[in-house]
Amino acid sequence: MATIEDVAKFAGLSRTTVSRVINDQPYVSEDKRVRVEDAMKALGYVPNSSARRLRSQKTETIAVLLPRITNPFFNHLIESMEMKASEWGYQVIICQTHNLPDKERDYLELLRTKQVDGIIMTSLENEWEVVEEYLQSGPIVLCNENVSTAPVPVVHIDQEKAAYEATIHLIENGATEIAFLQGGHDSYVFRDREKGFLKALNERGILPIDNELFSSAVDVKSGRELFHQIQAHYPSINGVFAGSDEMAAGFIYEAVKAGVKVPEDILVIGFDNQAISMLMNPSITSIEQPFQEMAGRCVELLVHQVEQGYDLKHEEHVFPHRLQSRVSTSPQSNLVPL
Amino acid sequence: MATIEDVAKFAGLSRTTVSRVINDQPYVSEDKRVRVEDAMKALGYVPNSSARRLRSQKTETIAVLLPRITNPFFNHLIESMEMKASEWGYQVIICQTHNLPDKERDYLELLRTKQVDGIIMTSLENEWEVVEEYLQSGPIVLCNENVSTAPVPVVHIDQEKAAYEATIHLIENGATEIAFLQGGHDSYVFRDREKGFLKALNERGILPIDNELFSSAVDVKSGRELFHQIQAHYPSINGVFAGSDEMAAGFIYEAVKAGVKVPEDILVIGFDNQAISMLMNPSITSIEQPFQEMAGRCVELLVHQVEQGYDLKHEEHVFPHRLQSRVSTSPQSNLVPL
DNA sequence: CGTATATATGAAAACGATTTCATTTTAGTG
DNA sequence: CACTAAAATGAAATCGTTTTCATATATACG
Repeated sequence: MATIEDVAKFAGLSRTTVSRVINDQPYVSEDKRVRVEDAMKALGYVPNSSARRLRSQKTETIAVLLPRITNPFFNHLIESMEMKASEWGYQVIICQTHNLPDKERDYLELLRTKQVDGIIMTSLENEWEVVEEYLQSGPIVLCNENVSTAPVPVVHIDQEKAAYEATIHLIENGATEIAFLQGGHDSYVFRDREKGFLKALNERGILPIDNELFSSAVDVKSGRELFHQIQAHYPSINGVFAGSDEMAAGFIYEAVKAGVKVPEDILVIGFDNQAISMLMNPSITSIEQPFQEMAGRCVELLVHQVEQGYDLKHEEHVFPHRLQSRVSTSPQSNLVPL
Repeated sequence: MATIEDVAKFAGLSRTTVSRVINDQPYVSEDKRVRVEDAMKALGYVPNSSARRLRSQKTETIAVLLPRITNPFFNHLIESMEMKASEWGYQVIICQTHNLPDKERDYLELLRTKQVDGIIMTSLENEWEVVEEYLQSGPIVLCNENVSTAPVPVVHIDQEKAAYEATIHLIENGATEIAFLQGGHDSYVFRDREKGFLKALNERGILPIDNELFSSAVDVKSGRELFHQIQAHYPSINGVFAGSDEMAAGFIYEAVKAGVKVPEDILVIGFDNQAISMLMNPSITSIEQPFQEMAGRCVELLVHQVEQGYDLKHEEHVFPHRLQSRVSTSPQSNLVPL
């Protein structure tokens, strides 16, 4: 593999001059520039990025932490993040924590060992205090999880308000007993949504149901399981607020199979407005988040901090959500009769 | 940030000894080892990975090229790849080509610039000859796309056989006129599946339909569009072989909306056996690929080549597929009546 | 006890770039 | 034409490790 030294020799010039050409720096005459370019071409030279990284103390790489990439919410986020990062000349390394605090810490170490310039966390498995240590090594941006005490930029929708609106929507369409199906019992997303959920119930004089049962709910499978648990333990429930469309889909799948009618017998609302919520039959009412914009903002914020430096201050970037009404919450609707 | 030099000074020893401790090498006495470890702890030392990379000429990083991470087929693959890579101490950087040859080349450059030790390609946008050049810089493993002339390991199912079986399945359940809905007109996957598709038609004496119409089909949206195109131009079609479950789902969604009955009026089969194929109503018959095993094998093969060296030879790793029968191809079935 | 062998240790080279600094050449000005 | 400023060039230091090689000490053996 040709090195910069080889190119210099071939062109009869110094490493310095070659480096200047590579980096488009001034103070190199036209004829030399051409000679260097010819030499590079002739030798098939390409700069070694490890050497560059070492000297310049930059990696042009960021890490994105998430639970699992197969979860549509996260893969939509990371899709846009990768695109935006690529625009800025950054690579993205994908870090699946599978909700394990240890794995999360392992990945945070990438920052200390200088394998990445910065980190975007779309979930949080450790106490914030643990994560905060790593800010000494590089910038971190929080996406989705709003830790109000974290001295970093935080990008999210107003989860409390969204959950409040979702719950009110269920109530106004006739739900009188509502289950709150949301994973990540100790996550900030959970707490914020729960707050909004309870606020709505309280406002409309509905008593909340003990939801210990539902605390690990996250995917299609748990949605299916929860349908049966609810049938068994809370047969009078007629409204379900699911924390994701997959969960809602799993729930509805079992309901249909069991002959329980959605929305006639139970109203269901999902979250994220993924493709599945439109495709399901009945289609699923859902809260839409502006993934693309949020992801883009995260990358912009992080890159800015990497390149311009950062100081430790909390900074909220709140994006608008939107409730997309569909069949699963429209008991009177005669749309798409099957 | 503390360097190895700082640790050495602090411990009153040489860089060499510290390095030996870090890398668990022999020939360092117990007392020195302890002194070094204490020093590292005291200074919060962590080795700089850029320096390591430069010296050892290894990055412990691989790149995975794919069209889009939001496509379930690819995010299932990459999920398992990341896990397996992580087990081996490798990072994964995600490279979305969005089907653009230029983007693919940009990402292949990662190999030349030594930003990654190797590459897994799950799709192919350039001619193989273009890609082959990069083998000089590091190993490449092909996943899914079977380029029979490529001197690299290739991991895939028998696409031709799978397509053949899918088509036969449609025919045996009553289809007499069948559309082949598959994206990536010039991909190897396309060609292999088309071969199997045509073989089945031919065997059963069915004339193929000119499929120019359907060549860019890949996601839910195109599935929806194709339903209407087929209704308009080939109203007599009563069987659809879709290249992915999303496409099948989009197709069925529009069919249901239009009052066309699946499977009674049209049989539909999908590919990949994703969650959606079970959740849809009617549920979708599909071909299952062993993602996890295939992904794991890809990473193993690549890591092996990275660490043990590689020679240029074609090597096929064919995995078994399985047809999962569901409602969308069972006209007589009274399962889950709605 | 002398000699061969294994264990411990460190100085210095190497990895391949970028950057600083000193020096030379060219251009500009009165 | 002399003198200063700007442009062009390269030698050498630097980034932070790992590795080679030389050397010193401890252990084993006949």
